[in-house]
Amino acid sequence: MDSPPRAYHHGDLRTALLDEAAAMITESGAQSVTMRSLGLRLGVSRSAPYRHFEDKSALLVAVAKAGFRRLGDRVQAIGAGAPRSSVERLRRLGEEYVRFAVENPAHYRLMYGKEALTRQDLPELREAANALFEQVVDAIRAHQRRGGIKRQDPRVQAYVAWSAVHGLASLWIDGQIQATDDIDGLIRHTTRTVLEGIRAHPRA
Amino acid sequence: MDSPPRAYHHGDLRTALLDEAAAMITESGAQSVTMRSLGLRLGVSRSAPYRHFEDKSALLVAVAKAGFRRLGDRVQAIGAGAPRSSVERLRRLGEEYVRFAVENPAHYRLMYGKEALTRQDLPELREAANALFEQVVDAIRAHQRRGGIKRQDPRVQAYVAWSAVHGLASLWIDGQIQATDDIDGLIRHTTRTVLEGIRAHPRA
DNA sequence: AGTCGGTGTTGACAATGTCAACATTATACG
DNA sequence: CGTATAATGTTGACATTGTCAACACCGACT
Repeated sequence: MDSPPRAYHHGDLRTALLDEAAAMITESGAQSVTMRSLGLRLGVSRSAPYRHFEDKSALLVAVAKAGFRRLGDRVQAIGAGAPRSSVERLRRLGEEYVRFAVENPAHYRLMYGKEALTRQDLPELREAANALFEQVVDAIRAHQRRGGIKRQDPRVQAYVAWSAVHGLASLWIDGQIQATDDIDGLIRHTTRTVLEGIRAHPRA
Repeated sequence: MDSPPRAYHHGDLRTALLDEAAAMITESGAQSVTMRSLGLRLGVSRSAPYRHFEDKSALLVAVAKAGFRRLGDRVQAIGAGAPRSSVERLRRLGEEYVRFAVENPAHYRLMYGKEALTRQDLPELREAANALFEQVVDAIRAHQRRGGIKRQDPRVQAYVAWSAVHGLASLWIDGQIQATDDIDGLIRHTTRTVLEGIRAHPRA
């Protein structure tokens, strides 16, 4: 009876739609999500989703936002975990980030690739991504306080780190990295290299 | 009479299609490219493109490949230029790479994002991307020979470098990097950081 | 009981990718 | 030079899809 519209005819179509869409994305990519097939799989008709989402893009944006929330939680759990060293926490953050992408390729693609999104809800999505980014910035700041790296603009350092992990994730998802390679090793190597680069970098 | 089908009725519809599609992509994104509008803008009918490309995806793949060729040429020009130091060449390579993406966002997105591509021509695309990657590997090898960095697997180091520039380019294109930021400075900073990281990294 | 808004359904429409049948034109070949 | 043949382009048609409008149903509140 408040923000999340509860069950009426169906039970809770809104969340069912989000779940089913996410499942379909995982199974066969964002392209496979169609209003009609969604309805079919949920036992409702094709235009039922329009009672809960303005249009298809809005639905997908909601799914993507849920993805950001999941990833954000995973990242946050690292900070909240056992008080390891700040370097270790940064490493874990990067590794966890890429691992999420590798485990949920289609979902990750939707989050950043904006594959089927054509609305101006996009600011909303960018905001969700931004919240995630701020967690990276915070981790960098903490590391700075511990004296692990140069005290330059943490935001800039965070951009570099984010670029590296996001790039690695994207390349892997798109199959650009030879399948024979050891992705876990590459993930570790990448995060370490960036951390070394940030530590040693002499100029702002 | 050989691989590139010459002008018949139209003049050279095949290349005209590629050019026009690229223009439309630049103007308003890959989504705006439609068989019908393509025909309209070129004064032919909607299904004329089918005489030159198997389907829409094949056409877009061809456009993307042309993009890889352009970017590859730009990168190669750096290697062929004045014999600067190997570090400087690597820096330039990274900077040029991101600059291309920033200047041709929609085209770059098509090349890697596979936005509207649904075929198995994708191996062909991956190959084009791979050729580009090999140029990075070569530049890293050259730098290794000059003693600039540790002599570990150049391929792994190249992946790290590629991830960083590709990630930065993607984030920028997707508007994830605050517009107030100085992108050129960020590009330079990123490439330098990665180079430092590769140099200093102690473990394989 | 009756009203009303929330929810779901069906019918319809436009846009699009694509194929088949047909038309036209360039090129090869006698 | 004239015709056959393949390359190129056109039109008609169809299925899929997103979306809207008109209608139907159902639960809550008076």
